[in-house]
Amino acid sequence: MKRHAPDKQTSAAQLVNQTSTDTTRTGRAADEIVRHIEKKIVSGALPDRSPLPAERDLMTQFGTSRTVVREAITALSNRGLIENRPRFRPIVRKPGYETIIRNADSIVGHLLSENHGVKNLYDTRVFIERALVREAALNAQTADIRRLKSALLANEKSIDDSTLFYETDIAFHGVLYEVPRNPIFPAVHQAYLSWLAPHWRKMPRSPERNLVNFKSHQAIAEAIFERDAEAADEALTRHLHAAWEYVRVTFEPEESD
Amino acid sequence: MKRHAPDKQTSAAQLVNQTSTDTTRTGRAADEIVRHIEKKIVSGALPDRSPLPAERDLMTQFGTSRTVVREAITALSNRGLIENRPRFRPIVRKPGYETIIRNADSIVGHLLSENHGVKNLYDTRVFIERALVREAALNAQTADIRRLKSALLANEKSIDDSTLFYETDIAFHGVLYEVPRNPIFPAVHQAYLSWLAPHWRKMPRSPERNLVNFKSHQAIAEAIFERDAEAADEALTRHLHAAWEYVRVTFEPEESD
DNA sequence: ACCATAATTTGGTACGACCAAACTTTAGGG
DNA sequence: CCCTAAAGTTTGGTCGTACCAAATTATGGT
Repeated sequence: MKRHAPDKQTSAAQLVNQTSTDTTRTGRAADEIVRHIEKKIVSGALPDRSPLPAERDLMTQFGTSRTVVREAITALSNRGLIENRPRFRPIVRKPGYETIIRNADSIVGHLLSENHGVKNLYDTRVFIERALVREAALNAQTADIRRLKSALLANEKSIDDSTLFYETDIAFHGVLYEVPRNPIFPAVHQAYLSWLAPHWRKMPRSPERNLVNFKSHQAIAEAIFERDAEAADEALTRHLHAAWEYVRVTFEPEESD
Repeated sequence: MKRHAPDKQTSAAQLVNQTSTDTTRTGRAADEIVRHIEKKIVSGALPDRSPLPAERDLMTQFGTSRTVVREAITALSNRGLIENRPRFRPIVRKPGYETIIRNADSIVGHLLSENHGVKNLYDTRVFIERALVREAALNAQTADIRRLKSALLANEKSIDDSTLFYETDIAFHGVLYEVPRNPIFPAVHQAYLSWLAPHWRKMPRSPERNLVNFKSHQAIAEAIFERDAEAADEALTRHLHAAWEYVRVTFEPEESD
C-alpha cells in the first residue's frame, strides 16, 4: 500500500538550463517566467478561467527549480493575473479594469484607515458623480434615460426593504457610471463600492431613511430628464453630502469639524 | 581560506513552531508573515526606506522556513510595500496613493494595448479635468490662482524649448489637480502621466505647436480667473480634444473613425 | 451507470547546500 | 592617521529533495 510516491524531480533542470537563454544567472529568474506566462495569458494561449499547469510541469518546462516557479506564481497571483485559492490549482484571470481595483485593495485598506482617508476618497466620489450627472443631463441617450427610470422605479419599490433598497440604490448610481459608455467608469464605481461599503454597511437603515434617499434619487433623475445639468449637479451634491453627514454623525459621537 | 560558511539554518524552526499560533498547518503560512510585516510597516515600526531584516532572521523570528519568508517577501514586494531590487536588501516602502498607481502599472499596460484602451483612459482624463477646471473656476482660492498664473508664465517662457515646454505643460495641468486639496487627485494626475506619456513622448513637438498649446492654457486660465466655469470647461475640452486629434493623426496614418 | 475507496497528483512547507553579489572588516600603503 | 585594496562574512537567488495533506483521478464492487 504505497501511499505517496516520493517526489522524483531530479534531472532535466540542470541539463535544460544550458539551453534556456539564462538571465545572466544573477537573480530574478522568476521574472522571466512571470513575463512568459503573462504573455500567454493576455494573448489567450492560456484561456481565462483555465487552470495553470502543475508547478512540477512548469518547472521542467522552464528548466528551473520549483522554488522559482513558485515565486513566479505568487508574483502573478499578487498581480491579479491568476487566482490562487490555498490548495487548488491556480486559475487564470485575464486582467480587466476590475483587476486593478481588486489589486489595490490591500493598500487602499491602509490608506483609508489613516487621517482623512475615507473622506478624501468619498470626496472624489462626489466629484466624479457630480460630473457624471452633468454628463447625463447633457448627453444621456434614450437608452440611458430608460435605464435610469427603471432603476428609479426599482428603488422606489424597495423602500420598505432596506436590504433591497441598498442594492437598488447602488444600481441607480451605477446607471450614472454607464452613461459615458467607458468601461473604466463602472470599474471605478465598483472600486468606490468595495472601498466605501465597509463604512456604509453598519449604518442603521430604515424605511424613513430610504424614503429620503429615494426622493433624492428622484430629484436627480428628474433634473437629468429635464436636461438641467445645474439642477442635477445640485441635487446629487446635496444627496451625497447628506449621506456623508448621516454616516459621520453616526460614527463620530463627539465633535471634530 | 574558508570562503563561505555553509548555511546553518537548523533548529529553532520546529521548536518555535509550537508557540506560533499555527495557521492550521494547511496552506498559506506566508500570509501570516505578510500581515505581520504589513502591520509593522504601516505602524511605522519598520520605518519607510529602511531595509527589511535578513531573510534568515525573519525565518527564525517567525519560526518558518526561508521558503515561506521568501514567499511573503515577494508578496509584499508585489503589493508595493517593499522595493526589491535583485540582489539587495528589500527596502520598506510606506504605501501612499502613488503606490497604487505604480502597482497597477503592469496590468494597465495590457489594458492600454488592446481595443480602445488608450482612448478610454484619455477620455476619463478629459472628463476629470473638465470637472477640475469647473471646480477651479468656482472655488479656486487666491493661492491656487497664483500658482496657476505662475505655471502659465513658466509655460509661456518655454515655448521655444520643447522639452521644457513639455514639463511646464504638465505642471500647468498639475495645478488643476491641486485645487481640490485632495491628495488623491495629484496621484491620479501622476497616473495619467505615466500611462499616457508613452503615447505622447514620440509625438513631434515644435514651437508652433507649443504656442498653440500655450494659448489654450491661457484661455483656460483666463476663464478660471473670470470665474466662468462654462468657458473654462469649453476651453479645456477644446484643448484636450485637439491634442488627442493631433496625436491620433500622427499615429494613425490611415483612416479609422 | 454510480458511488465508495484506494492510488496518484499537486500545492504547501521544510531543510540544507552552494553561488555570486553586496557588505564589512582588515591590512597595507601613502 | 586617512584612504584604498584585499580578505572575510553576510545575504539574496536558486537548486534539489523530502513529506504532508488536500485534490483529483482511478478503480472495483453493487
